[in-house]
Amino acid sequence: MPLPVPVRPARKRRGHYHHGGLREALIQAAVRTIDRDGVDALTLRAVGSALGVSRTALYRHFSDKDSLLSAVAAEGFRTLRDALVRAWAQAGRGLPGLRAMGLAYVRFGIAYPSHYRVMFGGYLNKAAKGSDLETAGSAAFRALVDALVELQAGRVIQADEPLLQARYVWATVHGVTMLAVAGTLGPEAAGGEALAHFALERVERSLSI
Amino acid sequence: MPLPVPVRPARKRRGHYHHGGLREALIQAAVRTIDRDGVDALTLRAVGSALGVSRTALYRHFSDKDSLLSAVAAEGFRTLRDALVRAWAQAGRGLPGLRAMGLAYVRFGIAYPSHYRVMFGGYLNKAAKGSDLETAGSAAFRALVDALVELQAGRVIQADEPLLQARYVWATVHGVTMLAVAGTLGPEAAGGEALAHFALERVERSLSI
DNA sequence: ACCTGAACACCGTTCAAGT
DNA sequence: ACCTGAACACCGTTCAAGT
Repeated sequence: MPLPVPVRPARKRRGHYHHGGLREALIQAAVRTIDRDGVDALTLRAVGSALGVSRTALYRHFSDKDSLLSAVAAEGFRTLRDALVRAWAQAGRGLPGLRAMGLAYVRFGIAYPSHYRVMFGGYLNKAAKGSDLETAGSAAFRALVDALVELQAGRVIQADEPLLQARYVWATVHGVTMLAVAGTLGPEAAGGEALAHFALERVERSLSI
Repeated sequence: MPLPVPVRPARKRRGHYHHGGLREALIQAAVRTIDRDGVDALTLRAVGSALGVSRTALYRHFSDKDSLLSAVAAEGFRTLRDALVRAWAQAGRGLPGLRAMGLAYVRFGIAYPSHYRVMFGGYLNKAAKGSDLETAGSAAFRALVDALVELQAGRVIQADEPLLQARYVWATVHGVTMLAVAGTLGPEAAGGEALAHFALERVERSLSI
């Protein structure tokens, strides 16, 4: 006995010509899979079928799997940058702004641990100058540099070499985030929050005039 | 025409019964492969054939590939701990000892980037309390805690909660190491060294009384 | 006990063929 | 241009069989 067929067939996998925006859709599908199941669970077959598309359709937009992951990383750096500049502005700049920025950074990593890991998984290593990934990563970093330069100009923090100073601050929040993400700080996000506050207080003290 | 057969056949892949120490040999072979070619290049077939052993021999000693990688991570934490305590002692303890410890940490990561990445690749996340990996990781961390407690007792640094203080210092050197390993600091190890010095100076200032 | 060889399910990637 | 389906080489893992 045949099952009753709805008059309007539910959205099914038709011939499906995914015209336009497939590239962006592939990245988003990959991000979703990674954030939910981890990087190891990301297969080109899965990301394709999530969009109702063949597993080789992707090769029209990416040269290989690493290229897709690089795009995922770049996407992450853009999201991170947005979070940083928003935190900086909302906290009214100044030292509170720096503190808010640091906290926003750690929270981003805790919220999207797998995504965060891809961002620092070594793709940046091989990213060419001017590539999408390199540009996005640099832009996120520059948000921090700009804030520090402004604080230096206002005589709020020491006038160290801005690049080195920014790297130091970045390394600290990055380290806090990695320890939180790696589960070294216990099961809950609370450990990450507490450590972030402690560390950011120390960073401020170490930079203060 | 048969090839001439040497009287004493050169050491060849015989039946090869790798009795005793295969477990340790497998870990060492994996470490070598990882440090030379990266984690992605590590296949059970390669690690087996590097020892003249079948690719499934490994399952006598490890439940799966992740289990082997956990052992690799544990091995790394033991090596790291040795480097830390040696640096601390050789620098004559005190603040110079703490500085030497931090530098030894960063240098370890730069020297064995792939190995280092495995150590913080998330296996610690799932490691059971009392497991080899958890024990080795805790021991390395305790080397730092012990040093800080000694400095606190000598009134050299602030009497913060030792665990939180240690996590803060760890996060900083870990962050410096990760940025160096990820290639974010430029091509050479010099960037890592310079940042390490800058950061360790700031950490000292932030903890000083 | 420890190891092997064949087999299985799965993966990234290539490529000729379709619209 | 964009997508498909079959094919290839490779992988982790299982398992019956060998010593």
